[in-house]
Amino acid sequence: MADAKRTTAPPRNLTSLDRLGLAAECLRTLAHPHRLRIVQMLLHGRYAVGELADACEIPSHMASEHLRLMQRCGFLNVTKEGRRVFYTVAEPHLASIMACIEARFGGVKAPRARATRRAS
Amino acid sequence: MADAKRTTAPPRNLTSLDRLGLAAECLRTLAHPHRLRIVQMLLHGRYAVGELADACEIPSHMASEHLRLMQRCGFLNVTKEGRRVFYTVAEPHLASIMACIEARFGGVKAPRARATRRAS
DNA sequence: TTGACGTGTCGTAATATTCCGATACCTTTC
DNA sequence: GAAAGGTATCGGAATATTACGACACGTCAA
Repeated sequence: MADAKRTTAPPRNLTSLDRLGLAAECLRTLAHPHRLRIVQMLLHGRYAVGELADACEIPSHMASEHLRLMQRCGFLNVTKEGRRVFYTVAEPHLASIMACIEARFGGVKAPRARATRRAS
Repeated sequence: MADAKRTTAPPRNLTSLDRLGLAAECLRTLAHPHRLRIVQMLLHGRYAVGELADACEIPSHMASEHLRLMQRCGFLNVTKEGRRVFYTVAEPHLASIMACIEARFGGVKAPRARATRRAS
C-alpha cells in the first residue's frame, strides 16, 4: 500500500469499528463520577438506591437514573425487596476495568493536588 | 446510623469523587470508536496522522482532533518528522484498559463466534 | 385508611460532544 | 518561487448528555 515511511508494522488484528462502537457506548456509560462510585460500591456488595445516592451525594431519583442507564447496558442486576430496590454487578468485566481505573487514579487517594495543566 | 436492612458492609476505601471525576474525564476521552481504534493501533507502534485516519475511515483533520484530545489527557506523545506527525502511547495504563476492552468485546472482530464450526 | 418512605418517570433548560467545510501553516519537491 | 502534501485550527449546526423539579406509584407502619 502506501507505506511511505516506517511507521510501525501494519495493524492486522484490529477490533472492528462496530464492536469498538459498542465498547465506546459502554465506556461512556461508565464515564461519570457518580456512576463510577456506584460501580465501585457495588463491586463490594449489594446496596439499595438510597445508599448509593448518599454515597454519591446526590438525590436518589438521580441515582435511580444512573442505575437505569447501567442496567440497560447489562452492567447491573436488580432485586426488589419491599419498598427498597437493591442492585448488584452483573457484568464480570466491570471488576477488571475498575481495577485499571483504581490503579491509575488511586484506590483511596484524596484529591491531592493533581496537575490538570499540561504544556500545550 | 443504623441501616434498616442489611445491605453489604459500607465500603470505606472509596476513591474520592474528585478523582473519579478525573477518571470519568479520561474514560470519556476514550469512549469513542475512532479514538479506541487509534489507541489500539498506537499500542502496537507508532503511526502518523494520515495512517490513523485511514484506519478509522475518517478525514485526517478529524483524526487530528481526536489525537489532540487524547494528547491533552496525557495519553499520547507527539513527534514531528518532516511534514508528518507521529503519535505514540504515553500513558502505560492504556494497555491494560484496552486489554479489558478487548477481553469483553473481542480482540479481533466480527460478531463471529470463536472457533465454533457450523454446519456444511 | 392515612401518611410517610423509597424509587422511578417526565419535561425541560443548560451544557457538552461530534462532525464537517473552509482555510491556515509548514515542509518537501519541482 | 510555486505547487503539492500532510496536519492543525476555526466556526457553527446537529445531536447527545446532565441536572433538576415535580409528581406518580407501590409498600410499610400506625
